[in-house]
Amino acid sequence: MKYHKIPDETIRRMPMYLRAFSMLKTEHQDTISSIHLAERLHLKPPQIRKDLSYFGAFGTRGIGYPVSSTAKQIRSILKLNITQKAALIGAGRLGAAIAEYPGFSMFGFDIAAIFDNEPSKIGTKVGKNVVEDISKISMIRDLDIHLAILAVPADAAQSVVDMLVGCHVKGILNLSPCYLVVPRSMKVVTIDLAMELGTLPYYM
Amino acid sequence: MKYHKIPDETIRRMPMYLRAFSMLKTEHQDTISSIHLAERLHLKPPQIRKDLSYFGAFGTRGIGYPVSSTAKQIRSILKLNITQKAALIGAGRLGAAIAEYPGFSMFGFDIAAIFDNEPSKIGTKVGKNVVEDISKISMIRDLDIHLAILAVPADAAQSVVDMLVGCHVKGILNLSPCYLVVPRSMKVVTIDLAMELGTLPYYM
DNA sequence: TTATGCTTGTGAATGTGAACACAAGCACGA
DNA sequence: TCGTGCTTGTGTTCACATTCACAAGCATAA
Ligand SMILES: NC(=O)c1ccc[n+]([C@@H]2O[C@H](COP(=O)([O-])OP(=O)(O)OC[C@H]3O[C@@H](n4cnc5c(N)ncnc54)[C@H](O)[C@@H]3O)[C@@H](O)[C@H]2O)c1
Ligand SMILES: NC(=O)c1ccc[n+]([C@@H]2O[C@H](COP(=O)([O-])OP(=O)(O)OC[C@H]3O[C@@H](n4cnc5c(N)ncnc54)[C@H](O)[C@@H]3O)[C@@H](O)[C@H]2O)c1
Repeated sequence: MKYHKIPDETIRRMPMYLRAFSMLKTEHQDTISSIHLAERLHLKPPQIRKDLSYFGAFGTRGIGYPVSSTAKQIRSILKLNITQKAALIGAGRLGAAIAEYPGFSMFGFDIAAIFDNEPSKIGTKVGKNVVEDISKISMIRDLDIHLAILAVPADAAQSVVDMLVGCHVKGILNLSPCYLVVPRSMKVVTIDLAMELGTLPYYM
Repeated sequence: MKYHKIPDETIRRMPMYLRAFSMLKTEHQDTISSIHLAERLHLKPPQIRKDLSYFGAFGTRGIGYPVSSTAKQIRSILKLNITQKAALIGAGRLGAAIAEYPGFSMFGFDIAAIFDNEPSKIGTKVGKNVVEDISKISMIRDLDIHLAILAVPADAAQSVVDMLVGCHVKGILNLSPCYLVVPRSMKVVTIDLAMELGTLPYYM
């Protein structure tokens, strides 16, 4: 096959497939067809088949996809087969919720360090980590962390990002309602909850 | 003009424009061109012009868009010109962060009720609200609330949604990693933070 | 060994959204 | 009053994503 470029939208759906296959595994189902998977995920079957086919032929014709080995393949495509360490910047309300959320580990994420600039927070324990002073941010480089979750106020976000660039961070999940300037080598995903909520009244 | 259908992607960007225009207003700028707005938002100018033009001709040629009146127009398009009441279901870690977050009010949202099923939480104050027992969920209908923010565990989400349908809720912001079955009249936006984070390692 | 039924993998077609390029047109100054 | 410069609004083109439709092909059973 000669797939030149894998659509971004396909990448966005891959973690969704990974979660679905993981759940199927705990349900002791050892095979799933694109039809049944599509029902679970509210997608169309050809979408799933095409998405997976960008990375190889994982299924068996007449049967479907083998749950266990396909899960392993997706995990390895997404580089989630190895534990991915992430740093959390901002131990506020949202930051604390994230630090204490067990759901990241099912994707193989490990929140390995937390930073804040509020003296009263530094040294306290949030989740399993002790909050470090933001001035120690170069720990991120020393600990070989390449992902960051940004939960600081919007007006502090860009200055933190500039520091993260120096720490060799490659990917940022940004929860502040703002647009970050980063080098091309860095990938940013911004989620603005208020903005998402803002679309809903339009439809009613 | 004969615009038959307004793209969903345009609707998704409208709250972004609203926030930008609101900020410009506090900066006492009374006019902005699509070029400068595009720089701020990391979009291309024609995108902004086309998006806004779906709803009318708000700008002045040679000058740009009048900040104050365009903000008002967008607010009214999104139905954010009137206070939108929302109910929060699930006063856990994420729910509490949301309840205490002041950023929703700039869009005109008001979290008017909070529900949980954990006895120890019922009656306590979270943000400005007292947590109500989930069995009182019909309050939502009585208070004329049409929006809900769902921050309960994934396995409880569908059962809560079924109740919300009976309360005449029209829109849901779902933070659980699951796919909700709702009547066609209801709009759901699901945000799965772990899934978004899950895409990042792929790009590095 | 061969027929049967089902599901995959994939080129081609369709649909949707982004970007371009330029005519239209307002403001401002001469 | 008229020309100049700048930016909007939009028909059209282009790029990307989804869906279709079917040949390819494995498993199972006769
Ligand atoms: N809480 C929500 O529901 C919610 C919803 C949508 C968006 N957000 C966004 O998420 C971000 C965090 O929200 P929150 O509610 O947790 O706010 P918060 O104020 O509770 O927490 C922010 C934390 O960041 C720390 N901080 C500030 N500047 C810093 C810096 N330069 N370096 C390191 N740490 C710094 C603060 O000390 C604080 O602990 C904000 O940008 C907010 O707009 C939050
Ligand atoms: N915390 C995070 O960072 C995070 C990240 C991604 C997704 N999520 C998702 O958000 C949701 C909430 O997460 P959380 O961290 O706040 O969990 P949490 O356990 O802290 O809070 C959940 C709350 O919901 C309440 N609840 C449970 N069943 C209920 C029911 N039937 N009716 C009413 N209330 C009920 C619980 O009593 C609890 O207070 C979960 O689905 C989680 O997967 C959370």
